[in-house]
Amino acid sequence: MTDTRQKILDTAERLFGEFGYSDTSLRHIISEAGVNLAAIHYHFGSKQDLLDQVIMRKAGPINENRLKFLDHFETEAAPQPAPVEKIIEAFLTPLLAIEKNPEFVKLMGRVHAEGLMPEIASRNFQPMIARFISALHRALPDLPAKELAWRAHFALGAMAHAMTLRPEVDLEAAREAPSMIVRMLIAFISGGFCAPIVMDKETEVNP
Amino acid sequence: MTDTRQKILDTAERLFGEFGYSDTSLRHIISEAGVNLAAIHYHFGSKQDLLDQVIMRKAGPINENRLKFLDHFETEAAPQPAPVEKIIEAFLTPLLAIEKNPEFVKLMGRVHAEGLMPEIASRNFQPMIARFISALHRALPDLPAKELAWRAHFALGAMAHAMTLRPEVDLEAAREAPSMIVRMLIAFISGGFCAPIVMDKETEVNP
DNA sequence: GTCTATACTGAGATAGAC
DNA sequence: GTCTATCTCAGTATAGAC
Repeated sequence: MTDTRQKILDTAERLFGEFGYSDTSLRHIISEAGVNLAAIHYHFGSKQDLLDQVIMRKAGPINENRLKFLDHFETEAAPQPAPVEKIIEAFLTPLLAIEKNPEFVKLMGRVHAEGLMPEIASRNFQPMIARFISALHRALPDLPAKELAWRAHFALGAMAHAMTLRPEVDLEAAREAPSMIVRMLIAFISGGFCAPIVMDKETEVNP
Repeated sequence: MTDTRQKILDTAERLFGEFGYSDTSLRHIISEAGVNLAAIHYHFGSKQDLLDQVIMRKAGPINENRLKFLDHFETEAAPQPAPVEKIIEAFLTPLLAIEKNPEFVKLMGRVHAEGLMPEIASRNFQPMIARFISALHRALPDLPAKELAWRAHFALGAMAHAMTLRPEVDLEAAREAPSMIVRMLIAFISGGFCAPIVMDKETEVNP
């Protein structure tokens, strides 16, 4: 029976999102899911592995959508490369379309904020990330590959931080107009990618 | 005697930076500092409060330097407002001048990555942050205050993420040329702040 | 194969003697 | 101020019932 497994995954996703990873005990999860403590370790091995599987269950479809959007924008712009703003939009929209999955965005924000984005997830995301990097490389042919990599790193940080809605920045408005935040984030990150080049061209290494 | 207190602070700073907050037990700290477990709770109250004080001890001078740099750039540009790049540079350089305090940067990166930037620290940073926000407001008079606040939020995320050096982006080069990373980060964040405006002007609220 | 009951180790916190 | 002893709760491991 996979019913127990399912209940654990659903409850864990909800509680991890609500209270964060480290502030959610396994005993809390089992009490709400109505299962036994050892069942978690039987099905998932450890608390960390449970988190991995909670994330992976939802991340697959999101990453597929990201690539679909990217393909769409690239064919739309062909034979020109897709513009930077569209590439960023393709990356952000499938995750941050908050009306569809607010629970999961909250969870991902928490996971990022707690520095838990696990190696397993990181590995599974790698092919998708590589696709976006090469799209950006075509859109910004003069930007050295290394500086592009660093800017992608900065951009991920901005995105992760944006997902953890902080009270300083008008939480109420955020709830009213999530799409506004996404648009502002797209503008900010695109501006960052299009900034003047700092690094010497010579340092470049082709992918 | 404040010797015990001092030894605890020094050891905690080193171990928190090396292993992270949650992976550093109080028992590890006391064994290296040569003090008793209860001494930590006597002097600091809790593990979280210990972290707060470790951060606050070093953050004060850094924030003073930030304001000094900002003043310098503003008088230099007067009567024009200081340019965005200089404002960002004034904010980042005092912390990220890695040659001077690599231990503390590592700690701050860890703290950010673990989502622990405590409310106490956040409160103590508030006046300094407000100074920078108003400087940015003068440099970007057309940008609505709310969008400026969000962009500052995004920028902090990029900075925090940049402090957690990840292996994906050429760790070796990072160690050789930390100032290069700072310059790239300044360019990225400045580009983000100077991006086209998204939000309606009407939503603005004056500080 | 699936699940329950229970025990083990190590964490942060606290009370009270000195 | 400091130390010992102890408490509660966490994640984990295992033995054995169905």
